[in-house]
Amino acid sequence: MLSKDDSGSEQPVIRRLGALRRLSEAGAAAIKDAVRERIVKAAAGEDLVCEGDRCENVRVFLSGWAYRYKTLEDGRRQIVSFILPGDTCDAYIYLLSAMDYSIATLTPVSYAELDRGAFERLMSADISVAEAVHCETLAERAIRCEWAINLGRRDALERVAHIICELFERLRVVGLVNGNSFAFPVTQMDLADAAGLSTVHLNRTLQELRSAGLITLRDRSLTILDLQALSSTAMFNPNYLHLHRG
Amino acid sequence: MLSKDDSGSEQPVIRRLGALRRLSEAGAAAIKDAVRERIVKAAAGEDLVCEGDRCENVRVFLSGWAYRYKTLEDGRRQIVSFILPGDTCDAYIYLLSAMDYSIATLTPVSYAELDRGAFERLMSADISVAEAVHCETLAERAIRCEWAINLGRRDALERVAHIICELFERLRVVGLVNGNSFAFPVTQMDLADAAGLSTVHLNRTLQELRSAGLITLRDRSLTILDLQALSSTAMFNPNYLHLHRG
DNA sequence: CGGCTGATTGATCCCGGTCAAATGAGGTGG
DNA sequence: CCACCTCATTTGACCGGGATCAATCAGCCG
Repeated sequence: MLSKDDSGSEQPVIRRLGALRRLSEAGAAAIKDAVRERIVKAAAGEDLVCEGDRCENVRVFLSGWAYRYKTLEDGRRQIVSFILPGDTCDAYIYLLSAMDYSIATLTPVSYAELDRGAFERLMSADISVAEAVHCETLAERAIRCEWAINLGRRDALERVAHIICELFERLRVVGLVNGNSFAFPVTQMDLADAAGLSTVHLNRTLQELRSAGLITLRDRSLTILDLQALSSTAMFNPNYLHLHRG
Repeated sequence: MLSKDDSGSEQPVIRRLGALRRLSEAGAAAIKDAVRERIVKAAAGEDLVCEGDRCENVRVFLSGWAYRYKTLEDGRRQIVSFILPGDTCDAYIYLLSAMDYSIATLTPVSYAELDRGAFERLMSADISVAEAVHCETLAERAIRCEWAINLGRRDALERVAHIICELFERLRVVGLVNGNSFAFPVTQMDLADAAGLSTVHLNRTLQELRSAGLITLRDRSLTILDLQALSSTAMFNPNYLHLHRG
C-alpha cells in the first residue's frame, strides 16, 4: 500500500544504516519492505510517546524531526537527543515494560511502525541488516555519551556549536543538507533545553555565533558559514557518529 | 579453568541480567559457562581501553568498579557512566571500528572477555539470554539519558544525590550493599568529573549532604542515612533502571 | 623524614540564571 | 483592513551558583 507520496520515502533509512555498515542488496530490499508496511503520520508539536507508556513498537523515522526528552517534577526539561529521518527509535524496545522518556515532534513526521513480529522478522532476514541495526544502537549510545561531556564540560558557546556540528553531519548522511545550509525547525526554547541553558542565554549564545561569522539562522534555516571554525570552537570530532563503515 | 577464587564469580551477572528479564535455567547455565572461559584481571587506576582503540571483545564485569569517560583536547574530563559488577560492556561492540570512549578502573577488577564468536554463541544459545542482554543495552542507554538531564538540569546538590541513589540501587541488585551502606571507591575528583562539577564545589556539596543528615562518607564507605530524603532531594525515580522484569 | 595524593577551606570572580519588558511575526475574527 | 492574541525572539538589569586560584591539612608510602 504505497501512495505516490511515499515512494522513495525509505531512502533515508537505507542511507543511514548503509553509512553504518554495508548493506547487502537483499538486506536493503528487506528494509524497504518492512518499512512500507505500516506508515504513521503525525503533526508538529505532538507527543508520540510519553514516559511511562507501554512499549510496543519499534519506530523507523522516514521524514521530519522529533526529539526525546525527560522532565523533572518541577517542569525543568532536558532534550536528550534529536531524531532525524532514517533513525530507528529503539530496537527491541518492546522488551521493556515502560518507556523511560518521551518523544515529541518538531515538524510533521512520518514513521514506520514495526511490532515485535515485524521487527524480529526484519532482523533475521539478513545479517547485514541486523548488524547495521546493532551499529545504530551503538552509535546512538555514543551520541548520548558525547552529549554528557557536552552538558557536563563544555561552556555555552562550545555546547551550541557542538550540537549544530552534530546535526549537520547527521543530516548530511541522509541527504538533507544543501551545501552548508539545512532546515532547522528548532525553536530557541527547544535548543536551550537541548543545551541545558536558559532561553535568554541561548539567545545570546546564538548571537555570539552569528557575530563571530560562524552561522546564519533565519526563518528556520541554518547556514554554517565557516565549518572549520565552528568545528574547532566546538571541539567537534565526528568519530563518535561512526558514519564510516566499521 | 576455574580457580578457587573464581567460584561463584559469575553471580553478579546472573543477578543483573535476571533482574532485567527472567532467565531460563539453560540460559543461566550458558551465561556461567561463557563467563568462565577467559577471565582477565586488572589493577586499580588502569585504562582498560582508550578512545580510538580497535573494538574486539565484549566485556562482562565480574568484580570491581570501573568507569567510562571522555576527555576534551584541553584535558577537561567527563565520566559518562560507572561500570559495576554484573555489567556487560557493550554488546556487539566488535561491529564498530574504533572505541568512542575510554574505560578506566577504580579498583582491581576482573571481567570475562568474549570475542565475537563467544558472544554470538552466547546470544544464540538461549532466547532469554539474548533478551536480557538487549534489555541491558536499553537500560544502559536509559541511564545515559538520565545522566543528560542530571547534567543539564539538576543543580549540584540534586546531581550528586542522584548519582548516589543510582549507584545504591544498582549495587543492591547485585548484592553489594550492606543495609544502607556500600563500598564507594570513588575519589572526589572522580565524582566531580561524573557530576560535571569542580572538585572544590563537589567537596562543598558533599558537606552539604552530610550536614543535612543524608549521608555519611568516610574511608571509601558510603552510608545513606535517610534514603527517603536523599531520593526526594535528587528527584530520583528508579523506573529508568528497568530493574523489575518487563 | 620528605614526597605524593586526596580532602578541605578561604577569597574572589564570572558565566549563565532569573526577572521583566519590549519587539516582531503570524493568525484570526470582526 | 484592522484590532487583538499568541508565540518566539530580543534586550536590559541584577543576582547567585559554581569556577578558579591558592593554601593548608591529613594519610600513606618508601
